[in-house]
Amino acid sequence: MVLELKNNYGHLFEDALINEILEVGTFKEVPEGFKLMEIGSYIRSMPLLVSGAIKVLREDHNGDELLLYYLEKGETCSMTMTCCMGQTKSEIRAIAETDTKLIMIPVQKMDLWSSKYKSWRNFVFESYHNRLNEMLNTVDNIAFHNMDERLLNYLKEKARINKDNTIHNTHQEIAYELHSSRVVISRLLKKLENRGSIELHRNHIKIINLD
DNA sequence: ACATTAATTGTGT
DNA sequence: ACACAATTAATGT
Repeated sequence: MVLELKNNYGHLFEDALINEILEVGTFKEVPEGFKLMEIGSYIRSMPLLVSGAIKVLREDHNGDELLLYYLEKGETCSMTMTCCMGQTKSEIRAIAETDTKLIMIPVQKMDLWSSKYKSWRNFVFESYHNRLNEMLNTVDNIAFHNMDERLLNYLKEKARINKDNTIHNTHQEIAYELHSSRVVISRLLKKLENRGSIELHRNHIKIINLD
């Protein structure tokens, strides 16, 4: 855990803070698909991503999902922070996109560290900033782009996050995350295949060239 | 190796 | 959006 922490956060945090994290943080490893946070639940600790990726989803009143953004290594969930400070419930759901390693920090430390360590304040601030930008991107996507462009972006992003040019998902799953229907996704994927951008197989999609 | 079944994907209305 | 056909993967014998 020491190495993991230093490699990913060493340049961000001063040594004293690193040591404190090591004292109170617990190391956690979760498999792909693990639900880290559920809508409506309270959160008692905040995660620092060490490796892997986490997807953050919103859900509407019908239980339909929408992918908001991905969290990568070196990042944290800003929802957790808002939520912990205000003692409110989570507005989002977080699921491990790949096998993921994290360090969990008890929330009580957050206040303390914010005043004690400049690097922590910066980190929290930066993190908000990044999440907000990611969100703006997805909002743009939804508001101004058609489904085919959204799908394209989704595939690109997914390939990047997973460092894998093969997407291991069914059309149905993709449809859920983009808040669309399976049939629509299938048809759009088919178009992309005909254009030579991808190869369709059962349970996975191979990316040839998305540009 | 083959047959059966279940799940995913394709297509027309 | 729905219904159904076709295809593929998984499983048991």
